[in-house]
Amino acid sequence: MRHALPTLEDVARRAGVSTATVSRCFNAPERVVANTRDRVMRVVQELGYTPHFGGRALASNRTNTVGAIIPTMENAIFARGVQAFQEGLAEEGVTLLVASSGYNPEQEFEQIRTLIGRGADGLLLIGEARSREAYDFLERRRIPYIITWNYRAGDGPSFVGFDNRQAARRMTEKVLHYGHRNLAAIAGITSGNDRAADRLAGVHDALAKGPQDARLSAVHESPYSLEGGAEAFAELMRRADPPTAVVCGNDVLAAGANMQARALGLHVPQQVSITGFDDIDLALAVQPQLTTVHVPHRRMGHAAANLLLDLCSGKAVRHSIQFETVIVERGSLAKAPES
Amino acid sequence: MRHALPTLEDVARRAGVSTATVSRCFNAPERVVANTRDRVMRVVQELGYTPHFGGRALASNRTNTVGAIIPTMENAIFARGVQAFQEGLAEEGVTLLVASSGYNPEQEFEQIRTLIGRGADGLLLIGEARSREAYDFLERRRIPYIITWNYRAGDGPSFVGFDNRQAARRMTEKVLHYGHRNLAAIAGITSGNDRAADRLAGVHDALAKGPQDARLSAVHESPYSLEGGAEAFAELMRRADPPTAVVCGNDVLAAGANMQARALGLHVPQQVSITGFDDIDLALAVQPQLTTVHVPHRRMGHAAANLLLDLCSGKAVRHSIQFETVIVERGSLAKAPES
DNA sequence: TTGTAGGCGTTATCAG
DNA sequence: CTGATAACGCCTACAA
Repeated sequence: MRHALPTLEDVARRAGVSTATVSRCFNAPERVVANTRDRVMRVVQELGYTPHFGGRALASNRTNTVGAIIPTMENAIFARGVQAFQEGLAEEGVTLLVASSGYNPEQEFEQIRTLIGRGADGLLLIGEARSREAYDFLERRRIPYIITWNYRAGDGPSFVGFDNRQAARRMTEKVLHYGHRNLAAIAGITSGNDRAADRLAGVHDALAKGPQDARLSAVHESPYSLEGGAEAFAELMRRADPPTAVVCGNDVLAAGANMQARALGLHVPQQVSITGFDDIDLALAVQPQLTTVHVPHRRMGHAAANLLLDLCSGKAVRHSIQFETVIVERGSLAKAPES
Repeated sequence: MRHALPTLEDVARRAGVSTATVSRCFNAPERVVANTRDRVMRVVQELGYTPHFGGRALASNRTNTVGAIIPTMENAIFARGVQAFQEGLAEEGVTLLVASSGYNPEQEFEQIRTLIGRGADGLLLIGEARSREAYDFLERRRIPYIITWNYRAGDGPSFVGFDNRQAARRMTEKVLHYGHRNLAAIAGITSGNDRAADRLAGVHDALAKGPQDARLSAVHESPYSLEGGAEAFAELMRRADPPTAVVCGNDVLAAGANMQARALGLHVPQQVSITGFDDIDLALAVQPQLTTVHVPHRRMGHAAANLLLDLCSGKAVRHSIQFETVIVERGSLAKAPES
């Protein structure tokens, strides 16, 4: 399939030096006199030579590559954080490989193997919900990895993230504070998704400790899509006792709910309040703009990059970093309508 | 840095077979008797063995990997197409590596080298704007590659895309058809971005052949962001002769413009019309929903996967595939206000 | 059906 | 400062 590419040896021969010297030109240029180096580099240009990654990985046993496995690229939930992560890596000359798991733990495990097989020096993983087997695999190979988009205290893996449960609890408390007593939730699919599960748990937490007459009258789980949010919202409002506030598992669901509200002729927030989570751009683009939980994606991604790199180089031992989230109030949440 | 991983040899020894047999278990399982294979696979599990990518690439000279270099992951413009591309590859057991270029041709070239160096069997590239050098590099190595998100007739590289210029022209014609005579455009940054440039050219095309009194009173180039669209729109409306319709280079810009319109107290489409391009989810989430150019991202991504795979395996020769776009009319474009 | 052995492109050690 | 050479882990004829 692949045609013959120039090799180190081709370059060496043509430049009249040994392969070792050519190799040095790439890996330790200061150890080659300028004269020789120039000659070699000229040949490299002529031939369009690029080092063969496989050979390199084999001989040096490192790749300067880390992998990230995100649930999906289909919406922008992870975009900003991953972008920042990549930028952080790039500062140290490390390449990022991105794979997606489709929210499927088995597929994620498959991707973990693939990435490791490809020589990733470390891994960025989203959330902590994966099989014991997957963790064992990682541990056995001593692959440095970081779990992000979530945080949990204790000495397990390295978390670089935030407390989804607490954030959702606070958001829900805020909703209660606005006087809502009949709430509903549109959660992400909680199975195999700890962030979604934690966020939903946070909603329950708030209600458990909230006013006696407050209740969560319905919970819908839906894939993270506009359409999913819209359908779930329609269902919710069809009920005998429609909620006055709908707490959504993320901004995409909230935007979908908001879209559906308009289609149903319902005014947000006058008739129904809607809240989101993540604070992605979408939250600003819709009308009313979403009251949501702001997550410091960029800082988180950057911190994850630094920690992972330090873990790989042994400059740091396993530890976690927690980020705080903050509720940003915009137009989609308001006082409960008089009943 | 990396601790000793189990090798083929470790597995072989422990299973009491030769390395060749273990290798076969992975690459041609049917050539190993079930009994032996089970024993080997058990050991593989025990040891958590994964084939070393470098060794494999070195020995077999292929990687079952293709790379894609997209301008950015920060917004969802490329998400759906790339996702479909990946799914198409996965059907054939091929892994996708994604890198991003930040809309910077030099960085893109860097990523091309990286991906090729890593043994990518083929490449998916967005648009055709890149240096002669980059093309030479690709050609010299005979790396199959496909250019997508754009289409151009003739026998250059393989295009799997659509005609941005024509689509933008049609959209602009539609705007003119609605009676608008003072248009403005918010384009993406056209430098180093042929799609953005083509779309803008299409707008000019329509005006050149449009009614005598129609004019493009202003053009703003802006990065593809909500904020960029918003700022450009504000600028445009500050002018002495604000346009009655703003043609945007994509949905993100249009959503930003729409957001700003609301902030300025301008009604869309009663006072200003806004059009988008791409038809991503965002176009549905905003109010009014965007009249935009629908691009068949999923079909395009899937077709790109198939063609690239065929190119890699030699089952196809270089050719192009053109997709049609269609204007989807929603609420953001309406008749020009009476003047 | 399974084993043996050579080679893939690079790096690293050790001499010169 | 440069060269020779032995790994690195795997695949694949070829042999048995």
